[in-house]
Amino acid sequence: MATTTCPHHHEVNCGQCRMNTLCLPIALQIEEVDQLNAIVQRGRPFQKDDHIFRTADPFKSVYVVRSGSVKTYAINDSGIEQVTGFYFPGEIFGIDGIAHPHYISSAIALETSAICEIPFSRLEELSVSLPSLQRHFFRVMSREITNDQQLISLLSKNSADERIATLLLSISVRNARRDLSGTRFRLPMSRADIGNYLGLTVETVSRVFSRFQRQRLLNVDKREIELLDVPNLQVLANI
Amino acid sequence: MATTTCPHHHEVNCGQCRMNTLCLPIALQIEEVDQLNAIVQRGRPFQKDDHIFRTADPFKSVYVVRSGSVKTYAINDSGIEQVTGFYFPGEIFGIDGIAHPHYISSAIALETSAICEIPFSRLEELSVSLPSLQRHFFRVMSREITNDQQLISLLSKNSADERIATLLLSISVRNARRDLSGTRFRLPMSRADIGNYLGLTVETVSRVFSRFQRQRLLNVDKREIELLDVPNLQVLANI
DNA sequence: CGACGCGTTGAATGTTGTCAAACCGAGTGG
DNA sequence: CCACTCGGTTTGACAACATTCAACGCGTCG
Repeated sequence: MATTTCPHHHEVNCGQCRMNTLCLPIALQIEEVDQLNAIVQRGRPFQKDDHIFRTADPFKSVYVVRSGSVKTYAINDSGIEQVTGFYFPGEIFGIDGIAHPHYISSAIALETSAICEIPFSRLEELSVSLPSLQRHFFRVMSREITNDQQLISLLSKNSADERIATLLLSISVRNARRDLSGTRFRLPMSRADIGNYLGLTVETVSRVFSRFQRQRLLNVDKREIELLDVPNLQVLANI
Repeated sequence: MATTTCPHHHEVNCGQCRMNTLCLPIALQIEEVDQLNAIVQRGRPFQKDDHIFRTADPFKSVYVVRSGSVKTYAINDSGIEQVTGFYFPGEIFGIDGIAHPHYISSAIALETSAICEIPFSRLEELSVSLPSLQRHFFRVMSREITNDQQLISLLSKNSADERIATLLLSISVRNARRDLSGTRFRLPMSRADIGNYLGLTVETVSRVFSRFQRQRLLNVDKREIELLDVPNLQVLANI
């Protein structure tokens, strides 16, 4: 009965997906999970740099990362890219398109990734008969707002050091939630992506990493990170 | 039949409210407006510095500004206030609380203001029978996310000049939407609020205003603003 | 009147950005 | 196999923009 569990295998249903405690409302009954499962579309894995959707695409679905990682970004009025989020397994993205006929951001795989697609019109229909699902999606959207507001505060009030410490700890806890190491991990995104997301230049990001290493807060080797002094990183991140 | 229309009068129903094209979904039928109207609660106007809700309060309702203006703010992990938004007549606030048992931000009147309160549980019930209302609220939440992401981009990528030009133009168009002057208006918020919102110090905000005046982009007298050169302000704001 | 809140202005400081150069590892083609 | 390029990263020197600290102006209110 032990199925081979390739991390990017795309035929896993919601009931057996290891991520389901993250992306599904806890309250859902087994038959309700089946109903949701029936509308979820699972395609072939996306390769690094493949787009899941683009700004101009008609809004159709929201997405959940099952394996790998995704970055979303928007092009602002001056034509400059703004990275708006990094998404790891169990996390939902594409929600920001709901108010518009088209997606307002683009989503791109940072590495080979398996992605679940949830057609939004089907989800709306299903929500009517499953109040707990509707409530769950309100909460997911609301959480997205909360996250954005925390990022706003981070950008508005914190130094480069504090921003980077905060991001590293955020990735750390999100790893831990998936039963991975919270202290050793590989960053799927480039320095440029980090800088773009945090409102810093690549050079500043690089310098802060180097300084953190000199201060024995962490070890860094390209994208491999080992957090050495979480308590002091938390002080920096104001946690 | 001409009723006295005190701007803060609180017995106006949704059907006759001048703001309803802003806060209601266009598609709503007359009898549907009545249904919504029945659940909207209108209290006595809030005075300047009165709280509409506070961070610790249990989440119960979302709110719409009918007259006056409101500022929302959150206290971040380090105990510092972060202004998260300014709201003018027709605009909805309090949405960010949906994912949580309590509000995650606080809302305070910047001047004497009339506020409509929409109990969220009633709204959820009503949404089930009024699909267009449900859709509308998804869109409102989504728009909130969009706004936040634009602010993120502004904070992340733009200079003090650009941030302030953007805010002024935003207030300008929101005024124009309410058939008020888009070029002459009074700011309801302090320099400190503006700086807090835009990630700048009061001194910087003040200096930018002065410089804009020297450059004949606008006239400033305390909180009275007159935009003189909208095209060049738009260039600054990358519009 | 004096205290206070709010806004403005000046001078000095500092964090971050800009520009430039070099490094490193992974591919690629000769 | 080596030289080469290329993208991503690091580091240094310098400049710029925003902050900090300080003082002052102005209106309101006790």
